[in-house]
Amino acid sequence: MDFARPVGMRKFTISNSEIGGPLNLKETILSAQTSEPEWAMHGGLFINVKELDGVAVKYSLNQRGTADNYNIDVEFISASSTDGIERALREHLNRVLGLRDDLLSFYREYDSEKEPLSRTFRDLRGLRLMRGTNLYESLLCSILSQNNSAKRWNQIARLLMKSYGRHIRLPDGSSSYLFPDPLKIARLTARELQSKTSAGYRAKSIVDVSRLIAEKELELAELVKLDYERASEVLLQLHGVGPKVADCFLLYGLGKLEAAPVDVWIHRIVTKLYFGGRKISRVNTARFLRERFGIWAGYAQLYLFDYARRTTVMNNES
DNA sequence: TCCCAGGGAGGAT
DNA sequence: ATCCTCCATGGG
Repeated sequence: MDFARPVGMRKFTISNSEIGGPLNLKETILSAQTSEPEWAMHGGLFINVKELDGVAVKYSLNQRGTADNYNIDVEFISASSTDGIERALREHLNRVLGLRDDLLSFYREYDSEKEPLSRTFRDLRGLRLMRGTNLYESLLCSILSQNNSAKRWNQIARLLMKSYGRHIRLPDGSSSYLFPDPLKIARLTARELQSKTSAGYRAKSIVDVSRLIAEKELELAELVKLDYERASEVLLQLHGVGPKVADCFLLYGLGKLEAAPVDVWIHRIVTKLYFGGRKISRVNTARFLRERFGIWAGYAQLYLFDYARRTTVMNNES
């Protein structure tokens, strides 16, 4: 973190022996494929602030070694020091970074010359699927991403936090804003939210969904118990939530790994690699990915997305 | 000025 | 079922 080591800072290390397979922390975080705002990066360290078990925790991560033989240094500091924070943080990191996902089986299963997906494995080894830790935050960010750039939905999310989230101070002198509570957003009008965040026409969806949650007509935690199809049906009834946004929340928020959000990039690369450029709709692309890759559809999407963007950048530079 | 960004709603065919 | 247009906003 910043400068001198502040009082109360603690640290621990996670080694590859505790994790099922490779990890490329940098690629994982910079892929920015998740449903919560991007992490900060200072001096080569990834930094995030989250509320764990009701306590605000600021932590930094650094990976040493290779994608297969590595240690992750974790330093953290919390608003109030209680025992059990380290355990909560370890659990948090396992979820957020997908450390329990069996990547080696994924590679093994699709490691074939005939499988276009295998082309992505060499450069992206250790790339993992990030998950959110706050269902409400994940859903709202997914809605914000609609017809928007990653940079801008992140900006809107930060404005949302700054305008309506709880302000917290850390012992190292820094301060931060947590993601707001649905009850707080439910009281706003779409116009008020719009004026503070520039969310555009998505402001109405944000307020609507927040009201449903505040009135307990929608219980996000209940959706975890449903299977992909059932949870999807519920989500698609929400204003501002279509197939793509629903799949984002199903995957990154609810952790339904068979969900494969199809955006312009995925649509492009799947059409090219699997359909010879033949026209196929987005919903059919999503269905294709689910049927072909099953529980690895979300991962297939993650790898193809990154691969598509890399090759496009390369083409543009050449 | 136009086009696009991790699309979706509402309507017409 | 599939196709069309409009939708706020900001960056290129």
